[in-house]
Amino acid sequence: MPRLDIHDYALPAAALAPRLIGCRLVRVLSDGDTVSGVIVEAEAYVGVRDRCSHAFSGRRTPRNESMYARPGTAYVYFTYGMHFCFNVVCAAEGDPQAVLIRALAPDAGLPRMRSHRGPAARRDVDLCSGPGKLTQALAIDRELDGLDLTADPRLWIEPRQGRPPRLLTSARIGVGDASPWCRRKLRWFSAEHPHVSR
DNA sequence: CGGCCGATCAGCT
DNA sequence: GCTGATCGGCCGA
Repeated sequence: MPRLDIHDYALPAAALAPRLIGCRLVRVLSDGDTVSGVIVEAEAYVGVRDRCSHAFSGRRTPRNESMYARPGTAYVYFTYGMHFCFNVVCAAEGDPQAVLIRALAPDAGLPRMRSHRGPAARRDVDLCSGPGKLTQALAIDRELDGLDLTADPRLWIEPRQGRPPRLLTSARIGVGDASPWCRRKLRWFSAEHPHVSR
């Protein structure tokens, strides 16, 4: 199965996010085992004007440096003292846009995901139904920050197979509501799989 | 250098 | 629905 390449990623975040729904995120673990899931929810962080983005107003630090890298770079950050979140960097190098992957429908390596997630994930639907849950299930942490999704053997995204899924949109989750930016509909999710927000 | 807070989650009410 | 866990990053003094 091919993987998405740099041309696929060289789109504005608000164009890429809906296209990623239905694609498959594949992770090869350090012992060679594979875990994967189909992307069912994603959010766009659309650049330096986006008040909700880590790169708002051109902010650039060691933490978010990957946002300024080539399209197809992974941006993984640590938050709330205990969780990692995985983003796909897009648009153009130097233009810090990214898509946050928020949920997956698990499709391979479910027992392994369960062992990573622990007893909290009782049902399969709970394994990857949130940005912090899916990084835990797929063992994605800061060590993978900055990797090249178009070439790295540990992590990549495969194109959608079959018809485009029916999509719904909403405001982004967890960004507060202080500015109009926070209310923009920059979250997309599969209508068949609306299982992330509580 | 101190203090605040976060692109979250789980467990309890 | 509410809240505690838990800690790195960031900003202001």
